[in-house]
Amino acid sequence: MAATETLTAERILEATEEVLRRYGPAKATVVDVARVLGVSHGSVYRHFRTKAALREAVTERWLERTIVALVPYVEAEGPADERLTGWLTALFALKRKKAGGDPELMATFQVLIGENSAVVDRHEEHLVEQIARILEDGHREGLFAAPERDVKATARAVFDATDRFHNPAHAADWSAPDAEDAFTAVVSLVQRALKA
Amino acid sequence: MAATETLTAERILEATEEVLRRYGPAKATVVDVARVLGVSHGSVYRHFRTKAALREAVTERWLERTIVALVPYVEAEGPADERLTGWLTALFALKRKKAGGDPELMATFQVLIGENSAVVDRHEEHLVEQIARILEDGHREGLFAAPERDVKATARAVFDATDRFHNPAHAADWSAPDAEDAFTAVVSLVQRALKA
DNA sequence: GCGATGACAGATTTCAATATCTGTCACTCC
DNA sequence: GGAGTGACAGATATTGAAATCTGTCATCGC
Repeated sequence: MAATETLTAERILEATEEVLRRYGPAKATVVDVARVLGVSHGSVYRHFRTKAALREAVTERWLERTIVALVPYVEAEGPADERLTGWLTALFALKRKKAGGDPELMATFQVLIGENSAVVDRHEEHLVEQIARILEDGHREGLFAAPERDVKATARAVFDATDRFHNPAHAADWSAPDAEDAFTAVVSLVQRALKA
Repeated sequence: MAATETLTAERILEATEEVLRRYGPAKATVVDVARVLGVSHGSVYRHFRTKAALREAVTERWLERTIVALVPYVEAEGPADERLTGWLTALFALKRKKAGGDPELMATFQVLIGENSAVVDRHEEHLVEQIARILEDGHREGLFAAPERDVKATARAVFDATDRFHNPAHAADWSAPDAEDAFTAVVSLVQRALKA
């Protein structure tokens, strides 16, 4: 179907996502992807060297979306402490919505994440950079104390301290009734630590 | 072997641990446990209603050991802030040693933990209580600021913020070269947040 | 010429038959 | 009398043969 369109990496990635969504990470095959696209599986291998590379690219695309969704919170108006809380809240809300809205898709995603730790490491770096930018502004505004070491290390500490509220490994805990309170408590702990 | 000794819950738990250690969580059976003890599997069911109950008891015992090992750090001499750092460091070191020393055993343990979230919840409660005790002392000593809500909530926030360094789900990260630095950074973040 | 194909070898997965395990209970034997 | 047994039914796991998948590449056809 739609065999008239040229076969691009982009179209293959979309089809792969659909197949992963439909069959899950264990049963999604390259043959399935090719079938969705109406081509032979050999054609898929023209764009991606291996099945692993294809899955990695999907993972990357997926994570990239989170980064993009958070940009507005990095560039928001207002004092840096509020922006930090806004950013952390947005990240938690985003992850929680995904996990709660489609638990199966989340499970699929978690498998992909487990397979591609290098991609995840780079993703975490990006998130830490977003925190660091807010922290720098806060320091400039006189809201946050000078970091003990460098801003990046502090940003990483903030990221690690809130890990329980964005790491998919903890997705199961996010539906607990006191998850919101626990999140608020950790954020206010972090805010007190940063305060000038 | 040693069939002369009476069959106690304690002996069954020890045998179960041995079987779990040797065969892993997937292949450890009640029949194996009975074989180690030199009894019929029916006898095991006299002490534990189900295989699940048996595994739960093993998990509980295992977690209890961590609590006991940490008591000296709760009751240590010295200022509360140092005691808190000591306690957190001890917990991280304990977990890291177990994870690094025998990864397979750790994987087994993680499966048990996944099966028995109620037991884990109670365990976390105990750990949070240990933190709360140190926090109370720190408040009395004038080292820690008055908690925004109750001490328990703050203790839980400290526990959550350091999650990445004691939750077995993150065991894989603990061997990274910068794990130690990341831990220190989060602990110093927490300390700044608590400071009076 | 170049993107697409499909047959192929070796690796992995599926499926159904077989074996083992879980949990029960009437029984044994001290 | 009560701890311990082992045969049993239903559930779960193992196994090996057959099917499918991955990745390659000589070939096709536009």
